[in-house]
Amino acid sequence: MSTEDALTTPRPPRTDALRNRRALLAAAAQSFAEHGTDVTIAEIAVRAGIAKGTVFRHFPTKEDLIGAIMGEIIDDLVGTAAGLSTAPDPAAALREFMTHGVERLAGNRGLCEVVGRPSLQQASVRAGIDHLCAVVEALVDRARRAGAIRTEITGADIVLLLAGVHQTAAPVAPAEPQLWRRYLALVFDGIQARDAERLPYSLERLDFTDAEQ
Amino acid sequence: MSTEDALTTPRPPRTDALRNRRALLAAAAQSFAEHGTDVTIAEIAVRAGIAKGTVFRHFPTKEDLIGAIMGEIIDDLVGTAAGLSTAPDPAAALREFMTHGVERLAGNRGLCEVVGRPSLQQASVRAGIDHLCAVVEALVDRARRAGAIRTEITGADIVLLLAGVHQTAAPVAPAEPQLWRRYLALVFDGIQARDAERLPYSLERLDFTDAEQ
DNA sequence: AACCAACATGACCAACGGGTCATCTTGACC
DNA sequence: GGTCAAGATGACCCGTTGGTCATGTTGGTT
Repeated sequence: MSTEDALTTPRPPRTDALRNRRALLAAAAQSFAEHGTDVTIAEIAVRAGIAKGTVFRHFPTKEDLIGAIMGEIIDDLVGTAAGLSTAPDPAAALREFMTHGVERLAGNRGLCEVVGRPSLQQASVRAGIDHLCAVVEALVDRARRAGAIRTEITGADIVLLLAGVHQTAAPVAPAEPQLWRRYLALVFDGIQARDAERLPYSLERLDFTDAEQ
Repeated sequence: MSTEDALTTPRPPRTDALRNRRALLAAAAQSFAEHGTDVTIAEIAVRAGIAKGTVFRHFPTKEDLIGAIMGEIIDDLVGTAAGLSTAPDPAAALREFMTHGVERLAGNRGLCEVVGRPSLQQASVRAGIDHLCAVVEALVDRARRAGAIRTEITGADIVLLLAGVHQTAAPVAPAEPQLWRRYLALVFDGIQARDAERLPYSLERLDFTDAEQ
């Protein structure tokens, strides 16, 4: 290895470090999904079979760990939306995306908490959501052009409604785990409503600026 | 005062105790509304101008304090619903109730947290919500009979949608404080949808049983 | 005005949880 | 198999917070 290389490309991580990192990510993802972002770092470490200190070696703060995991999940959603953007039936595609999205939210407490938080400081999550809005905007645009949905609906609306539909049913989710489908159907009827009057207010871009404190 | 009385009716609270209690309730209500239920007891005590220990004299645990305040707010909502149950236009009455309800949620962070929590252990809140569902059921029934809304909507649906509509817009509330009106309009269009197919699943009674742990 | 139960007070406690660091271990390269 | 930097470890630190309690204070009653 030349001196040049030593300066430019840092030595690749050791195999045990890589194994630990993977175990950590898997454990954290599962923990956040099941119990939300309030799970203890200590708990995650136990689940991953590593020590607490090792967690902080891989991610300087808990926020960073949350950001890494949630960012990836959101990117996944972006992929789903992108895949549906060329489907034959635009309205069905939009609905399928929403179904997929709410399903995802319903199975991941941590994701809801992160998305629902007014001020999310994690850059990866912020960027992911921006990206998501853009891709969904394309989905919406096709459906709108096909005359399948009211014209004033935006991508940002859809993204917000994803979390909204899930949270509507969330309080009774333990007893009625599928109830969100009911409210998704209701909302989708609202989205399609053709003879209704124009919706008040509007939302072009998601702005998570937090005013408090 | 006879021995009889001393045994049956306990001496009424002292005037300073009553004053402190009122100050405490006012401070707690404001604090919970502004910052959610995570505010410190110490903070509330300062705001009320009393010592921390005094808070625990009036309410044995923080949960009890939260329950007392949220219970009252929910009872207020019940009153509003009851008052609207004889209004001339049933559909308008239902919509007005929902507007009022979401408005209330939007102005009270703590209320959202309590209502949105799957397992709420506070008896006063549980009872209040049950009561609310019943009264709203009457509102819904009138609208249904007037042919103004789809037949499968229940009171429990409306109560869940109250929180749901608010939470949909909550992430951007600092930037767009009125956006919930947009989603309320959307949802209400869905509720009215006459030519749509029947909604999947259903909800007769709210069951907050928590399955976890 | 004297008495006392009700009440107020704030120092104190214990549990918790994110984050640190001195010390030990180990994988990679020679 | 020897060397060493990258990595792992867990005891420890510290701020936070719900809750307690011994002690001091006060409103009502006689």
